[in-house]
Amino acid sequence: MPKAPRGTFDILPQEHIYWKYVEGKATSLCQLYGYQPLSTPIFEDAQLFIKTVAGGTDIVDKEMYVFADKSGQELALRAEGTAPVCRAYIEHGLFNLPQPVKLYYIGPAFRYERPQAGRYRQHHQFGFEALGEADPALDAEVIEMARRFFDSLGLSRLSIHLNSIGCKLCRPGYLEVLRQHYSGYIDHLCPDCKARLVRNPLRLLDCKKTSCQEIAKTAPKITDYLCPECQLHFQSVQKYLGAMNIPFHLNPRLVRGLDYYTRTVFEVEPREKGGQSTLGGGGRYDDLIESLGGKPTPAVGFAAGLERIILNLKKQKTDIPALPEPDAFIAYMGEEAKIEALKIASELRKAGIAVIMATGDKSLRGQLRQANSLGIAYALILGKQELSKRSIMLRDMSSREQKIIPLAEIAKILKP
RNA sequence: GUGAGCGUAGCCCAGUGGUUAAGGCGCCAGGUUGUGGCCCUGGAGAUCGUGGGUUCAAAUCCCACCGUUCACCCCA
Repeated sequence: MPKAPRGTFDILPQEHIYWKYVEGKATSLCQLYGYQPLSTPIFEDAQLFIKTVAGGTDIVDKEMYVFADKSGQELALRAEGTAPVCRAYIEHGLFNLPQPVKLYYIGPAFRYERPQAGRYRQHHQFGFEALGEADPALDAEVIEMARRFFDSLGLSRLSIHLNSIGCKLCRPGYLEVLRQHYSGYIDHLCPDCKARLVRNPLRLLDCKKTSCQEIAKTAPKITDYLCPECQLHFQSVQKYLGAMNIPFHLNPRLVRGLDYYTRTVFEVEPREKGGQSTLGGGGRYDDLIESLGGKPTPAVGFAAGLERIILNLKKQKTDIPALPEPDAFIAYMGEEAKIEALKIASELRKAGIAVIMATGDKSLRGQLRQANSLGIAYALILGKQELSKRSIMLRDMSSREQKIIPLAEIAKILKP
C-alpha cells in the first residue's frame, strides 16, 4: 500500500483548525501592514536557488529537490520563499511601483532531509518581504510585525534575537579576524567546525558542542568590525525598536545560514529553547536582487514555519476557534420521505443553510446518533406523519424539544 | 549522510519462545418496528512494519530493509 512519502503528512480535518487559524492571523496581519499576497510556482529553475541559497553550503547536493523535467530542464522544488519573491519582483518590473513593494506568501517549501521535530520534507512557510527600501525603520517594522504575528497567535514567552552581520564591504575583514581567532584553537575544534572554518566561518559561532562554544565566547564580535554605514544602520534599527517598545536581545553570535543576508538578522525563539526551536527569522538581503540580475535593490523580510508554530500552539494548549458545524441534519423514514428530504435539503442549501442529509436508510435512532456525533444543533425529521401534513419535525438537539413546522417555513426558522 | 529509541486493529496499548493475540477508545448493529448523548448486549476490524534466518514452536531471539521519533550535519 502506498503511504505518504517520508517527511510528508496529510492534514486531517481536525488538524485544519490550526492551519486555518494561523493562515487567518497571517493574512490579517499582512493586511494591517499593507503587504499584498504573492504566489509563486511550487518549482522554479534550479539556478534560482543554487545562486541564492547554496553558496558555500551543501544545500544543493544534499538538501534540495532538484530534478530534470521531460525536456531536460533543471528544476527545483521551492526551497524557500525569498528568492522566488525577488525573481517575481524583477520579472514583473515591480521596481516600477512606488517603493518599497510589500509582499507576503503562504505555501509549501521542500527540503530533502531526515525529518525531526517540526522539520519535514514538505513543510509550509509564511513570509513577508519589503523590497526596494534601505531605511532601517523598515527593518524595525518587519521585526515589530513578526512580533505582532506571534502575539496575535497567542504565542507568548518569545524572545527576539538581533544581530548585524555587516555588508560585502565590512564582512570579509571580520571573517579574516574570525579565522585568525579560530586558527589558534584548531586542535580543540570538533571535526564539523574544522570544516566550517574553511567553508562557512560564520557558522562556527553557533556550534552546539560545549568545547566549541567556549571558543566562540571569546571570538571577536562582528558588531565591533562593522563599517560606519552598517554600524549606523544597526544602531538605527535598535533605536526604532526601542521607540516601538519592542524588547530584543543583542546576540553577536546570531548568524543565519544563508549567504544572502546583509546587515540586520534576527530570530524569534521560545524562551525555553530546545533543539529545533526557532519559530521564525529574517533579515536584510541588500545584494540578493542584484545577484539575480536585477538592479541593486535593498530588501528585508521575515519567514516562519507553520509546523513549528502549530507545534507550539498545541504545546501551549492555545484555544483555537472550532470550524463551523452544519446547521441542520435531515433524518427520514421511508423512500417517499427520502425523496422529499432530498428536495428539502437542496432548498435549504439554496437558502444558505448548511445541511447534512442522512443516507443509507438507517433507523431513526441510528440517524439521530449520527446527528449527535456530528454535533449538529438541529435535526429535521421527516416521516409519514409529517409528509401528510406538508410539514417537518424540528428537534433541538441540546434541549430535546421538538415541534412540527410547515415545510414552507422551515428555512425562515433555521435562518431568520 | 551519522547516531540512538520505537513499529501489535482507525487511535491508545497488554502480551519477552508454547492453544483460536487481551483490553480501552472509536466504528456498526440491537436493546426503543418514529427519537441521539448515559447505560447494557452483540459484531466487524490485526498479513503482530516488510523480507530472510534460528527453533519442534517466533509478536517475542538474530540479520537486513522500510517507516517513525529524537538528536547531529545542514537550516530555507
